[in-house]
Amino acid sequence: MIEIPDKPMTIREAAELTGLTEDTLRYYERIDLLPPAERRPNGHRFYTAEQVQSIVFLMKLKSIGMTLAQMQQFRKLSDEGESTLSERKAIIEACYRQVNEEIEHLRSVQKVLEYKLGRYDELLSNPSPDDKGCDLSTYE
Amino acid sequence: MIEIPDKPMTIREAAELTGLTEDTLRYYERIDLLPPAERRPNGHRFYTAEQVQSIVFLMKLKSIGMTLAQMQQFRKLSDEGESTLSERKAIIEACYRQVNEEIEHLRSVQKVLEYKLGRYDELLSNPSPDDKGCDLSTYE
DNA sequence: CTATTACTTGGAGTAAACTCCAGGTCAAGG
DNA sequence: CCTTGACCTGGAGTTTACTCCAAGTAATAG
Repeated sequence: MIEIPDKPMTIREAAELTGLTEDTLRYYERIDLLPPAERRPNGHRFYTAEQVQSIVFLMKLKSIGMTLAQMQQFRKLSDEGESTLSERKAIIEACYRQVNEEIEHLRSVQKVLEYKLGRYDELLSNPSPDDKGCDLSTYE
Repeated sequence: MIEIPDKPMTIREAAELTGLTEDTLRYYERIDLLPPAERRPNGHRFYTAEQVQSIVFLMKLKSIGMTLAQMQQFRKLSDEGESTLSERKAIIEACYRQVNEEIEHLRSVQKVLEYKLGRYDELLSNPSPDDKGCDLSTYE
């Protein structure tokens, strides 16, 4: 877990905490994925701890395969407040199920990889003049 | 598991079996991800069961996050034969570990989603005039 | 003989998500 | 007063992975 200081942060600090670049933060604001950041008198953006946390959460959604457009949609629903609660809940539930499916998929591919590693070991311990059917064969 | 007929197939059949489009199969050949397909006397491509299986396997690698460039590299090593066996094994081992990490990551995000779903239920059963801090707050 | 269908090619266009840059502003340090 | 550094804007360019298209060929059906 990353410590998020409880004070207004510069875009540089927000970038470091979220793992994004400053350019990406500005880009996200431009495409309306993030709400317009507040500004200091000199025009520079600043970000509160809450805003940084909300970006961190959105990046978690991104990391499980949500597109920027979907995140945008979700964020807009949050902006609309309470009335969209059940809609947002449905979205997160769908995410949850999709992640389950993805985990199952990854495990199934891992089995194929295990089989392949076994084949490699066979071929390495008992070299054959022709290893066709090893690399590119499937498992099931 | 998909049945792959044991006979030369048209590009249309290969596309159906691999879940790719004909355009994508030709594209993969163009960028040298796939070796040049054999041709019938009229110039049409045909694919053997082995070739289709090898494409299916490459698509499994793709589905766990491998890029076309990485798959290309891997395929070229297979073409070089036995001498690259341990190199290919190392690649598949690295894939395996990365998939493990990805599964762990997905599970960690699932925990965040579970927490969020709990928050939604709280707010739905006990409505508050202000749901700030729900949608966009993080978990950890 | 013509139409249809299944392919072929090379090249251009698209979508998503950045990424980079030129030129400008502003506050602080020497 | 000048420079430096951090930020600003709008716009253009990049990468990845397709996706589509126009024009052409080849075998088959009517």
